[in-house]
Amino acid sequence: MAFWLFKSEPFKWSFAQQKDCGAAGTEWSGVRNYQARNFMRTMQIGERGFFYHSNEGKAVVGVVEVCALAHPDSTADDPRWECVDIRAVCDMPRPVGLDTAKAEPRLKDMILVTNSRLSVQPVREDEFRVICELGGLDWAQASGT
DNA sequence: GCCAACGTTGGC
DNA sequence: GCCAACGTTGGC
Repeated sequence: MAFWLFKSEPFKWSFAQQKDCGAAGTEWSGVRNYQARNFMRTMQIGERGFFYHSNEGKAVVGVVEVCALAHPDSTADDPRWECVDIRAVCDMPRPVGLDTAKAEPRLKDMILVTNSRLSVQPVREDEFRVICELGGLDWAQASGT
């Protein structure tokens, strides 16, 4: 079971909007970066990820779950662009800001901290646990295990 | 609003 | 296949 992080600028697509889509979820469309696409191709149904607000907010605000495997992105002209579908699982009780993550020694290798440009990224389980701890989110609820 | 980091494109 | 030019992302 792998863990992920999905970035979005909240004024383009926020976690509140994601939650409004309910259990059906939505396409994580619009990714035009090969690295990010390749990560989405490896995602499995039921895998969990963080929802991160970039630019405004700069914080992990919730947990999402992959609910459809990678398929062609309906918003792309070019079929090489694919995406998964995700649905909201729960809020982060206390959003974990980028500044907090940067200040946490256990997160010094986290891609969020080391590469600000990658919009879909893998998160190690230990990093996922630390973020949940900082955000006051129960591990069982976050991981679904 | 600026700019650094990163990716992509296209000329050679 | 190299690299300069350009575009985009996202932190500050």
